[in-house]
Amino acid sequence: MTRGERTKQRIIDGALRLFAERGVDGTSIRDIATSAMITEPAVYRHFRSKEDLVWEIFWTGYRGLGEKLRDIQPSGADLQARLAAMVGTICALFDNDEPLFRFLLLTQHGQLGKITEREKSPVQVLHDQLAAAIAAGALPQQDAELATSTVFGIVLQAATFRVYGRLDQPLSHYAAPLAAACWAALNAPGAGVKPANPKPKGRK
Amino acid sequence: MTRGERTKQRIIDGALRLFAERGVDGTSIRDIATSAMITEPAVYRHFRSKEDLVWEIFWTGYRGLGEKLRDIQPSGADLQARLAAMVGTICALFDNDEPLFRFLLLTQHGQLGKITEREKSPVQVLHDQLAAAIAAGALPQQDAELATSTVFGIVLQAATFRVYGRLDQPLSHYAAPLAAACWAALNAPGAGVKPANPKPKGRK
Amino acid sequence: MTRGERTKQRIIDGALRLFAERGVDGTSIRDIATSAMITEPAVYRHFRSKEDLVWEIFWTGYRGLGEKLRDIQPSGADLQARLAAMVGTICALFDNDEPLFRFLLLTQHGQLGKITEREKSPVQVLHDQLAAAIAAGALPQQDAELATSTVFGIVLQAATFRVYGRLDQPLSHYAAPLAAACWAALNAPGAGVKPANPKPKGRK
Amino acid sequence: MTRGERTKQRIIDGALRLFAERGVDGTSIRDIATSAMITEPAVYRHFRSKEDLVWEIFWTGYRGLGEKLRDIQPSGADLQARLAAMVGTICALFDNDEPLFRFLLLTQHGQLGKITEREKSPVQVLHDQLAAAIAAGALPQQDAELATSTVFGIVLQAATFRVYGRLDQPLSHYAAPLAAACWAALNAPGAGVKPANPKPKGRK
DNA sequence: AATGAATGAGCTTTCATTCAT
DNA sequence: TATGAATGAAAGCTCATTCAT
Repeated sequence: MTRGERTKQRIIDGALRLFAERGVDGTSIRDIATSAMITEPAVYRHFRSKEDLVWEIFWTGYRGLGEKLRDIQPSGADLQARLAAMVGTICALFDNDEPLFRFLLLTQHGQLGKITEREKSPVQVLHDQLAAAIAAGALPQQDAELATSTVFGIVLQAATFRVYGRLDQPLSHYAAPLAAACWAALNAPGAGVKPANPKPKGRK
Repeated sequence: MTRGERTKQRIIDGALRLFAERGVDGTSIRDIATSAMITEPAVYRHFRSKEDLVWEIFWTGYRGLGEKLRDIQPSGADLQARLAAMVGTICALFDNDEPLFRFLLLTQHGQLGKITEREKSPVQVLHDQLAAAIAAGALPQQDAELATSTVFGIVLQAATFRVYGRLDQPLSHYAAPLAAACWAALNAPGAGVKPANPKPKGRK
Repeated sequence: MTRGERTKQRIIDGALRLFAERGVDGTSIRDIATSAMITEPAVYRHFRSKEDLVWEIFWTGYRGLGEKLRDIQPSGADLQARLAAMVGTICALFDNDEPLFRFLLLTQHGQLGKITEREKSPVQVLHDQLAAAIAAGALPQQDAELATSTVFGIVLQAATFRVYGRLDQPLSHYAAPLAAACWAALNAPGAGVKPANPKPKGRK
Repeated sequence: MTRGERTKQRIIDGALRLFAERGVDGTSIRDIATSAMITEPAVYRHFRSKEDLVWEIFWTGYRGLGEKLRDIQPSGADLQARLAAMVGTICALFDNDEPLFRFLLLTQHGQLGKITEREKSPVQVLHDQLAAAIAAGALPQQDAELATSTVFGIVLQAATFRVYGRLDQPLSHYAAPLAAACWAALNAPGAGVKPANPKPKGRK
């Protein structure tokens, strides 16, 4: 690892911590530079602009999580087990790198709208697996988007509760009941949506 | 409604719209003043500071939602029905006032940490009802905080998907399946958490 | 004159003086603010941006000079006399407001390219008069642009020499010989250009 | 030509082009380095500072033009012919190297004030010849400085018009009429200035 | 001879806020 | 009640320049 690479890593680590604490807008380049023990202009040696910095950190981590999820039990295995593994992976990310987790998954910043390689996002990875399971009859007929939303919601909200102190254990501690809740929700009777428009949602 | 009150309402409406579009930090007092068709100092006639303005808008809406949830079937009625009504209420808020919803429930700003009258928050209202149901045996033994998190997560993530275009119907369209998913998750076998520390979570 | 107008005038005066001394790029908003005895942001109450400030000062003065030149002997009078009056007017501007003169006519900044109402520029005003005189036979056949250039060059270069100390009298002191030189140059035998391309220059 | 010399030449060429486009202040060392396909610090291998670079480029070119003018018909020959040759030389410089010409003669930067070997400057070369001619009676009595100014003004303003698109031929195309205008202006009746102060200009 | 990394100073501009009117 | 004018602080970013390699 060269000196430059080490500096860049310090910038990223510091930025993530600050983003978690104060949000992206509340964090100045000066703050980031100080946290990396360099001066402001030195940040610009490694990132073209603040926007670039935010995007690069976001996309690297977001895509990385997507890949991690995709690599879980490359299909074949039992769906419920795979789902539990995914929930466990997400919980572990929270416990191992809370700033990164908060930045990627909890904070609303404009990054989601910038994604072009949609298929690499964790959301899409989960969606594709659920859609396949629904099509294969491994899950009841339902809107795959809504199913994806439910799984993510259950896990992410637990993380949020953890951040705000409503849950006090490491998130992994709750992984099993969270996975159970997800599985139950996906298999709930009445989970199907009545399509409201001619182009039915569930079979698009 | 006096002139001053009308002006104040214009400020609030404009602020909410801008907060939803650009976030709180991304919205300047000048933006808000312009959207209310007044000058900057005039905003300070109605709010002591930007922080005050944000807090007042937040707390009014947040507490309001809490009250609305509390007023649903003042207990007694069947829990599943009450839960469905709550989900419906939240979905309706999204459909009727998306900017307010996004500001109250989706955007991470520092307001949650400022709440002192915790019992008026929607989260707490739901939590208390679920805790009571668990104590009464109407729901399986489980961590009430986790149960609360799950219900909120399921609904809020659907709203988020709606905002980002992954769901394309009004949120109310999904109210029934969302409620079904919540109910199933709350009754999932294996939803209980093994307490990790001597002071068990559920009875704190 | 309101307070705001007085402040704006102080900004303009200070800016012109500084532009003459250090050039536009060499003058910071801070310099301008200091010279007007206000703070930097106050400058932005009166001008949208530095670019705007430069353009507004430039165009006001440039167009003003154009109008002054146009108003000289609204035609009819003897051309030589009119030309002498114009030269005198330009010399007087230099003597009365050297910073403005230098900014408008000597410094190369990108403003000339921004002009849209070309007919109001001093150059165009002079050009139109000379073109008319050439067409009317009051001057020998020649390229009107070149004739305009010659007159301006003779006067502006004298101003430049004055600025650099090669001439030591007020410019008006040289007005008569400058006007004589202009007149002689316009009537020089051999002033006509042989057109180089099919579309002859002189009769366009 | 060594590698170092080639690099230096690339720096100079690139710098001149950029100075013509954006001015000296608007051109950064980084711009120059990029245009010469090297890094910023490499520029400092060849020039001590930006100021040095600007001055060296300026003075080399400026003195070079002065020498070229001096070498024209080392006196003796007919003045009108010599003047025409000078005008032709200046026009040719414009056509052959517009960036250099603009930098040396049209752009106002602070270099003129730094000249110490005044006698090598083109202006002084022309001045000395005209002063001699006036003293010898080859031209009517007049202020030699003003005469110099007039000749330069006629040529430089034509170049300026060319730059701004008011003239559309190569400058050499206009060399003959420009020389004719200069000659006429120098011989204009009434070109003499009445000295305003006890120490008359012409004999200082 | 040239580079990657860094710096101190300074840039234009925006912010939340205040005050006299 | 609202405005025009102003401010102190700080933002993102670029500059000329240096230094270890």
